[in-house]
Amino acid sequence: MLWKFLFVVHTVKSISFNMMSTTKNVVGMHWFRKGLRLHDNPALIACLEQEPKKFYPVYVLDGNSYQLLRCTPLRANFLIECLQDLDQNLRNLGSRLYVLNGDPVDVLPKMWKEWDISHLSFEEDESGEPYALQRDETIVQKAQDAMINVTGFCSETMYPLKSYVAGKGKGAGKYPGTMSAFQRVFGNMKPMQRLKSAPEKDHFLDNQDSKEMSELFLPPRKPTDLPWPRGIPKSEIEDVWNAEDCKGLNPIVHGGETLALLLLEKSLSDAKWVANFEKPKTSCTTLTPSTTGLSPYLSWGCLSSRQVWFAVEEALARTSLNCTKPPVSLHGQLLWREYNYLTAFDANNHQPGSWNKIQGNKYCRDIPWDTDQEMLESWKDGMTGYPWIDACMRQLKAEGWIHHLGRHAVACFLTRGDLWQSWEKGASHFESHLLDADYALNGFNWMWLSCSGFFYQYFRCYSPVAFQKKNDPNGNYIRKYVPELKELPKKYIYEPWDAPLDVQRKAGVVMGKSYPLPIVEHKTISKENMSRMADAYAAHKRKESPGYVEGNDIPSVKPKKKQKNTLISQQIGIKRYLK
DNA sequence: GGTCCGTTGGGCGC
DNA sequence: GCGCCCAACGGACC
Repeated sequence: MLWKFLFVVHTVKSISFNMMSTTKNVVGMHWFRKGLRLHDNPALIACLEQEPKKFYPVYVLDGNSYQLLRCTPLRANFLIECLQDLDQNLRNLGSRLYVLNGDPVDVLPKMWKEWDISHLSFEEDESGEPYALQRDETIVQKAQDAMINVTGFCSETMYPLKSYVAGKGKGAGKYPGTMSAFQRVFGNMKPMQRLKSAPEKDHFLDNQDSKEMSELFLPPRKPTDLPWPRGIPKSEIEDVWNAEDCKGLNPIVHGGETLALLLLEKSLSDAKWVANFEKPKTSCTTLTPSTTGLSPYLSWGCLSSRQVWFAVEEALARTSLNCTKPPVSLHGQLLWREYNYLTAFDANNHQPGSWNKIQGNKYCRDIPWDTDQEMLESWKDGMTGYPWIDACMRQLKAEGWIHHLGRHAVACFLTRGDLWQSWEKGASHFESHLLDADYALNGFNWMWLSCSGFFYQYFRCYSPVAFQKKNDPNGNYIRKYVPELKELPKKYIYEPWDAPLDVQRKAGVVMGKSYPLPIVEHKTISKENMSRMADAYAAHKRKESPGYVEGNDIPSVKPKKKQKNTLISQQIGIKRYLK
C-alpha cells in the first residue's frame, strides 16, 4: 500500500525517505536489479552524492525474479557477462560489485546489518511485474524499519510512466489507449532530462575494496553457478553447457554495458541509415540482424533508453536528409517500448499481475484457444514442417534472438494463424529463450499478434510460406537454421513437401522421416481460424453489451463450420514425424 | 453513425 | 514496385 502511495509523486525521483537525522557516517548500498549500468543511473549517483564513507554496489542472484525464472543457459550467460562487466567497470573506479545469492528479502537485510548500511538506492521496476512489486514493497518496508534512507528513481523508461496522462481532449486524465494517442501525449511532454553522467573515481571516497573482501561474492563464471530453481535438473544444464556443439559455449551476443555502448555507437555511426530507418522495411532473413540489435541491452538495462534517444538525436543532427518518423523510425522504436511499459503498468494497476495473462487483463480478449501439447512442442522445437517457421524457432533456441518480423510470423502461426494455441504459452517460451525478453514488450506483442488486444485485423494473416519467399527466394536463412533442408533446390525450400521423392533423396532428406510433414495445412486452417476469430469477437461483443449475464451467453449467430481434418499427414495417411 | 486510420498480409494485374 | 481488392477488425474523431 505504501508502494502505491509512493507512485503518486510525479517526478523522476519517486521515492525518498529521510529517516536519518544525520548524514554522518553514511554507508551506501546501490542495489542493481535491471539497470545493469553506470551511465544514466540517477539512483546510483544520488546514493554516491551522499558521500558515503563506504559504498556497496550489490546484485542479488534471485532465482525467482522475472530475469532468472525459466532462464536458459544462453540468457544466464548474458546475465553473467553483464555482471562481470559491471564489476570490472566498478573496479576501474576503485570499487567492485558484490554478488549475493538468495531471496533479496532475506539477503539484503542481513547485509544491511553486517555492513551497517544507512542509505539504499535502486532503479524502480516500473511495469508492475507482480513479483518485483511485492519484493520491492517488502524491501522498502524492511529498510524503513531498519531506519535506512531509501531512494528510488524511475530511469527504466524515458519519463516516469505516471506522467503520461493525457492533458486534454476526450482522454483527459487517462493514459493514452493507442499508439497514436501515446505519441501525442509524448509530444507534449516537457523536454527530456539530460543524462546523468557515469560516476567517476572521485565519487568513491574510500576505495574500500580491501584485499580481505575482494574474494567475497564474486560474479559467477558460468550458468551453472547461478541459482537454478527452475524445475530443470542441474545436471541437464551442465550437460547442455558442456556439450561440444552447444551454441551456449560460444554465444554470438555478449552482455555488458561496455559492449552495449560500443554497439550503440557503431549501429548509429551511419547517419543516413539512421535517417532512413523504417522498422517494417528491415529484413528478417538476413544472416546478421538488419536492425540495431540493441534490444538485449535495453531489456537488461545495460543501455538506458534515454541514452539511445539522445544518441539517435545526435546521429540525425549529422545529416540534412529528411528522416523517417515515429512509429517506424528509430525514435519510434523507443516510443513503442515506452508505450508498452505504460500499458503493462496500467493493466497491472487495474488488476495486479494481469499483464502477461488472459484472465483479468483489461487489454486482452478472451479467445477460446485449444490446448494441444504436441503442437506446442513441435512449434517450440522448430519441427512444424514449415521451413521458415522452423528456421525462426531454431534461431531463437540457438541464439536467443529473432528479427521482429520473424517473431510476428511464429507468433501468428502458433495462435490465430494456424495452431490456435494460447499466446500465454508462446509468451512463456519467448520469456525463457529471448536474450531481450521484456515483461512489458513480450505481453504487448503476443496480444497484438494473436489479435487479443491492440490489433484486431485478424483477416490479415502471415503465410508461413509466402511472407519470406519474396525477400529471401533462395531460402538462405532456412538453409542456415534448418540444415537438413540445405541441399534442397530453391523451388522447394519453402514447401519441401512438394518435392518429388527423388529430389528429396538427392538432397539427403525425406519428408516425414528426416524432416516433418506440415503440422497443419495453412491455407485451409487459417481460413477456419478466421471464422473462429469472428465468433470469438462476436462473443466478446455480447459480453460487453449492457444487460449481459454471465453464463447466459447465446450461441454464435454464425454456426461454426465443422472442423475438417486438415492435417496433411492424416490426409495422406502418414504418421506425423516428431523429433 | 459515418468516416478515417491503424509500424510490418496476400494475391493479382499492370 | 505500385495500386487495388480481398472481407470487413476496433478506436478515435467528427
